[in-house]
Amino acid sequence: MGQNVAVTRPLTRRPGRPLGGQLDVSRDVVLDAAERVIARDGATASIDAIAAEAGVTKPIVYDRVGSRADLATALAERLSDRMAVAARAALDGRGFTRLSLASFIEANLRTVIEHRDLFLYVTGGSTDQTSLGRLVLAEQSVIPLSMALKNWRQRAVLDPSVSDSWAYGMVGMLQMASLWVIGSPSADPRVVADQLAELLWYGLVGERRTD
Amino acid sequence: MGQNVAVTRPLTRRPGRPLGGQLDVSRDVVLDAAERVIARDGATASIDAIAAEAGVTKPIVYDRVGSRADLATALAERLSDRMAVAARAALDGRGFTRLSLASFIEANLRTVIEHRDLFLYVTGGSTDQTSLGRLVLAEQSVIPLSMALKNWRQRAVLDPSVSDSWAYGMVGMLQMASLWVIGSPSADPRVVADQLAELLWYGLVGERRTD
DNA sequence: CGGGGAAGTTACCACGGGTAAGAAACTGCC
DNA sequence: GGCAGTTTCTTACCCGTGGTAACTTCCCCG
Repeated sequence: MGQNVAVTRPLTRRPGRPLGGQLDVSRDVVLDAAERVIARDGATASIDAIAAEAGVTKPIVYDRVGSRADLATALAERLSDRMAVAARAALDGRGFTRLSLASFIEANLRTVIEHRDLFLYVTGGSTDQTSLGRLVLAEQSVIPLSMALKNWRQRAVLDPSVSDSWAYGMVGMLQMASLWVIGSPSADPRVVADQLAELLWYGLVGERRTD
Repeated sequence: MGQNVAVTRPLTRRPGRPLGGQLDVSRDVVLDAAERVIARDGATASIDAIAAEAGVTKPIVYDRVGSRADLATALAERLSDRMAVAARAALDGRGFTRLSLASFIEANLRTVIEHRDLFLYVTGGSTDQTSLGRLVLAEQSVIPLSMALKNWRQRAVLDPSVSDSWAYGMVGMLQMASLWVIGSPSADPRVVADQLAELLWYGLVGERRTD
């Protein structure tokens, strides 16, 4: 086959639908490829590079995952899921103590360190006032955290109206601490986590003083 | 002058150095223009737009302020200066109390609200692993805050080694809270500030328990 | 057997950051 | 006074990136 083709374009690959039936590239395959590219090339990974890594062309990526912001959102979901898993493993049923708070924070820091560039990709960028990019990852953590806080404070007969502020605040604290730890290898996640726990603990449990 | 010019290009403006002597456009003029454009068009302001607003061309901007990252740094300095001024005005000599902490936080929130898009411009974007963009604004606040914390903890005979973690953490908390407040007009800065102060205060002043 | 829709690919557009090359005006020197 | 060299701008461009339109091929169903 082929010697009757007198063409400018070689046989390598002709446009249109490929011969081997439907392309079997699901959304998750693209997201996996995105993670690989980001881990390899850093947070500046382009959609083209991701498409190439997934073995597809750009419009496929747009069909499967949507715009770049949607991609970031999807990856943020994955990352925040991993953070939640790590945090649960660190807590592991123990009650809410100062130590378990430190473990929680440390698990978060270590997860971010492990997925350094993914974190930077997800939290960085966009400057897009409609989406307010950095809230993407944040809200995935904020919402459950806020609910947990609210439930717990209600049971402890403490004012639950603080839950939103505190959740946003704590997530921001964690994100900035992560960014710092990522950038300065001298910072030990265990120590940092313990220090942040020290800062938060007494306020969290509602220690009161007359001032 | 001009009728001997038989040219394709009209007289409007010829390339090269303009006739009116040296262009008097300092770095600060460009930065002012940048702020105006950002306030008018939002955080997606382009260098071209800034140049146009300043009445110059793009290379002038690059000559006066450097790359886009440098521009963001310069604007971050301005913003953090304003935050410092507002914070000082809010504190105004009173000692370090729970109430003054809340005032400090509220002043920060209000400054960010006032310079909403400038804040978004400065904190948003880049994804550039070399500069770690969001640390630009952060470190301008972190460094003095860390020093203040360290001095104060030393005088109070408390462990001063926490100052870096705490400074980064608190700045992150403030930034995320700002982002949240910016995006949801229902949140009252005064209330949010008070709640965050509540969260931080007891840890800051070194409440101790045996756990 | 043929037409329509599904599923891809190519090629393109717009735009933003950043820079190279060229043009006018000043400067100093002989 | 003329003329090279320098300064200081402008024009015009390059390149990468997000995003999309148009076209091509294949499959299925009547």
